[in-house]
Amino acid sequence: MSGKNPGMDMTTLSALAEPNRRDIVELLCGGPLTVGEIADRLGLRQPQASKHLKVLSDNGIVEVMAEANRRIYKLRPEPFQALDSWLKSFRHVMEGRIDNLEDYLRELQNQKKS
Amino acid sequence: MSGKNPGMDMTTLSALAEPNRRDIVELLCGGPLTVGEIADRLGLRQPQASKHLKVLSDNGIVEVMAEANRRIYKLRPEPFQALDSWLKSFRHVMEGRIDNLEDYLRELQNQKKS
DNA sequence: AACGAATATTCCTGTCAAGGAATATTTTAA
DNA sequence: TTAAAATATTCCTTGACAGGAATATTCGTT
Repeated sequence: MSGKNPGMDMTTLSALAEPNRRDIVELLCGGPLTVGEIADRLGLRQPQASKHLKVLSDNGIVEVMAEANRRIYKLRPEPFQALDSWLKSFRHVMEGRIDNLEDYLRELQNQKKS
Repeated sequence: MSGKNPGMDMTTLSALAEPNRRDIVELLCGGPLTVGEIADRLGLRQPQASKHLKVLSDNGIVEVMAEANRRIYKLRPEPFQALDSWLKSFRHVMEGRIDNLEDYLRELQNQKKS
């Protein structure tokens, strides 16, 4: 159980941790957009938009499609599926599992006596 | 649809973006642990373990319980539920939705003529 | 009260990432 | 071929953050 989620690239979290990138991702949720539109709607300068999109692209979160002058970016499903799969590891925690806290306390007591 | 996920504190992602903190979280998945054990099992120095745990605690990802000399940390379900809920916003993307790319291209064409 | 174990905190330093501004690149149109 | 639009890239500066080392704090034990 060393690599619990082989398909889950953990850098996905880092990429999504940046607020502007999260905004971009949520915006792209509504469908593919060009760099210019993304920058406009989010109040970003074009270079920063490009930079953030590059990070997202490097992480496989978005993909590009060249259309003449423009670059159309859109979301890729895989990272979100992987993230969802990773989250499932915590499902038993989320379900309010009765944790074995008392067992653990007993453990601590035993250690003390050794 | 301004605040898409009111319960979702987005700083959760930042907290989980750090590798050691992710390790801590996955370790705590197996049940509550003291600082010392966390540090031991992950090969961290105690101060760094404490610091990371503080970040996780500030973000509501873990909670502490004082037991004599030790502090027992354990996961809190809420952030994971919120994260899961946020991910659901992307479910249609994750399902490999047929995006309206052609519609968008048509839009771009129309703009060009105006 | 004093000591030791477990944990938290502080200070310092280096690294890295994000924004700003300018510029390079690519493509279309004239 | 030149100009203009759309996008990418570079350089620079600054702020945030993680680790290291030392120290403070808290609690039980004797």
